[in-house]
This record gives sequence, structure tokens and C-alpha cells, in this order.
Amino acid sequence: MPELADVEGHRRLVAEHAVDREVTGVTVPDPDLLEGTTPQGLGRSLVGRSLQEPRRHGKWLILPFGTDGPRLLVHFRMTGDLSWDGETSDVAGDTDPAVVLDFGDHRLAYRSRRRLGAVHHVSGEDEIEGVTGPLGPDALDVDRERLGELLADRRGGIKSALMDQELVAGLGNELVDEILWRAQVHPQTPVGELDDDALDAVHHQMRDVLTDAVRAGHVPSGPTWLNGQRDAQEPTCPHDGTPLERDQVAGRTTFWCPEEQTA
DNA sequence: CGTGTTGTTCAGTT
DNA sequence: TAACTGAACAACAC
Repeated sequence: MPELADVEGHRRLVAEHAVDREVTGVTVPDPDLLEGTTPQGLGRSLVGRSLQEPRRHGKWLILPFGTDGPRLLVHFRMTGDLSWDGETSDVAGDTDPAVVLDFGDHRLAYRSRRRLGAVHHVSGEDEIEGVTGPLGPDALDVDRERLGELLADRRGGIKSALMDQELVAGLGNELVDEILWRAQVHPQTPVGELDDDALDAVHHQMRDVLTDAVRAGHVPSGPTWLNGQRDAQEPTCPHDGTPLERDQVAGRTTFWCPEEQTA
């Protein structure tokens, strides 16, 4: 379920185990999910180089090799994970890995159960944006002032704005629903109608939700989280028990509390 | 056999 | 023009 928090979990897994280790071999069981090079080219590019500190920008995981060397840009889309020696940072079922990096006796494996994600190879830092496209600042780096600036000229609803990776990178369907529910803002509220108090609330909740979700490595679904109601038969507001509304907003299934999130 | 799904991109529309 | 909608992508669960 890769949104910012999940990808951050994958980043931590790599940071914990693989940094400064040298690639000794690569295997690409599913070449369809390798972009920007061939399986042979991947080996020529990476073998002998060591992995540097991994970064994350929004939902992209960036794995740099060597000094100013090639990078792997990893995207999970709807499903997928990384595993280190079989220890996974998420659950992708029993799917076979698509791309595997060997580090001596250890191995880092990328899986994408529905095969929508991909591992992109670029040869340097300046090629990254060509793959990711323009991205807004990472949601974890957006302070209150910046949020106001980003939304200042924005038309349309707040949910579609927050989901737009060019505006803010990293927020997905679950995170945005959670943030707006806690901020008591209706997902379709036009951005221009949000006053300072509402923007304060959105920003504050964005920080809180992200902090908790990153700590957990995914969007939590406990009893105090809207996210926990997502696949309940009769979803109710964890605050007051009101039946939640459910409809398509910004093209995604959206839940909100009709009592608290007034338009 | 339909329906739905955490993300992104594209074509078409407002 | 900005931004919206819907379809498509692939695979699986229900």
C-alpha cells in the first residue's frame, strides 16, 4: 500500500542493511519491470559499485551507487515491496521478485505483485527528473507557510490538490482522507474557501498523520484511524460513530464524516 | 462473471 | 489554462 509512509519504510530497510555494501551481481526475473536499461546493462552498471545512503522523494525511492554514479529509481505504484534476505518491509504475497541485487551473501529483492511498479536505471543525478517528472516538495518538508504558498493559486477541491504529486509529493488516497478527516475539512472544499484556521488544521494534521504513519511504516488502521474503517462493512466515524459517507472524489474512493467534515 | 483496489498517465472535456 | 473526469494498466480478492 505504498504511499509516503510505506516507501519510507522501504527506505529504512535499505538504509539499515545495504548501505556501503558492494553489488556482486544482479538478477532480473521480470525484465518488463526494469526501465532504462537491460538486465545485462544493469549488471555492467552496478556490479562493483557500493550502495550509498538511500533517499526518498514522495513515493519514489532513490538508490545511489558509487560517488556520482548510477541510480535506481524505485516506484511501487499500487503494490510491492523490498526485502532484505527475505525480511520484508511490507506484504506483497508470495510473488516472485522482479529485480534482485546481490551483495555478497545478502540480497535485496524488489517485488511488484500487480506488476504496475518499476525499477528505473539512470546514469546520474541529472537524469532523475526525466523519470519522475516534476514533483512538488516532499510532504514531510512542507511547513505551514509553504503549504499556504502552494495552495494560493490553486482552484478545485482540497483533496485533488493534496493528491497532486506536482504540488506536494507523497500523499495518496488513504493519507489524504485521514488528514482531512482529522482536520474536519470536507474533501471537496474548494481550496480558495479554506481560511487560515482550516489551513492550520490541514497542515497540523498532515504533520501528525505523517509522523505516526512513517513510524509505523504504513497508514495505521487502528480504532482511532479513519483508515481502519476503509473496508468495514458499515464504516463509522471513530470520533462519534456517525456512518461515514463514501463516494468518488478526485477519482478515488473517499470516506468522510458528514457530521464533522462540513463543506 | 462482475466489482473493486493503496498510483500514475493519457486523452478528452470543462 | 488549470484542473477535472474516465479509462487504462495488471493481478488478485471477493
